[in-house]
Amino acid sequence: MDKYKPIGRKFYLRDTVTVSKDLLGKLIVRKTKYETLIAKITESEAYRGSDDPASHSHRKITNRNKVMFDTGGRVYVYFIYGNYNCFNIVTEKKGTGSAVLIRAAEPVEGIEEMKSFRGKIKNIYELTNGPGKLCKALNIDKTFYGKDVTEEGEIFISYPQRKEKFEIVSTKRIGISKGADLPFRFFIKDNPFVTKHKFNNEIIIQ
DNA sequence: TATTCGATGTGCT
DNA sequence: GCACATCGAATAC
Repeated sequence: MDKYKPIGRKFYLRDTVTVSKDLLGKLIVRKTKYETLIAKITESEAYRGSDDPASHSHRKITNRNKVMFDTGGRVYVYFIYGNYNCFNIVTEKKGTGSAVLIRAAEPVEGIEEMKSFRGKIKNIYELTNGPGKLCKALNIDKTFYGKDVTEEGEIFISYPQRKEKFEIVSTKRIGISKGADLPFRFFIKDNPFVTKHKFNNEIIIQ
């Protein structure tokens, strides 16, 4: 399995919004006990540091958010609404407190195993189109907290085998109350594997 | 220590 | 479209 190699640290040390957009189209490589699951990132959100009221790092360092203040490239997993885990990748240099939430992806390889982790679904689009759904399908939980996606371990991010052209749409972030007007949600235009939320101010930025 | 509420998903109407 | 389950982290409601 040398098809996929982790993207290096420098990619994650850049501006959070830039990394959030650049992660679209990249592959999540998740090596389980049995096989390698591959999913293409289709939707992400940027959460900046102390200047972003919606970010978990907005106030101060806590036991939950501390990895956000570490070096870009590490994994931040948090538990939400009593049921779901959300998968984030820390960005920028140590001490910044920023991360990108991976909100949705397109299943590429290992779809049957993803289905077995996910449970009953109506159609393939529901497999990974949401942060909680994605974590369930890829079997990502709290034990992934602090792992490093620049290392070839149980989870890393790879360039796709073929470069693909697409447009990116930008909207407000989902499910937050503070900092709600910032256009920090990004998804691949016309890709069906995204969360469906309607906005009348969607902006195509590329 | 008690209380509040969330970077969600599901099921029912 | 809307109600609500569910529980741990954050805050002091």
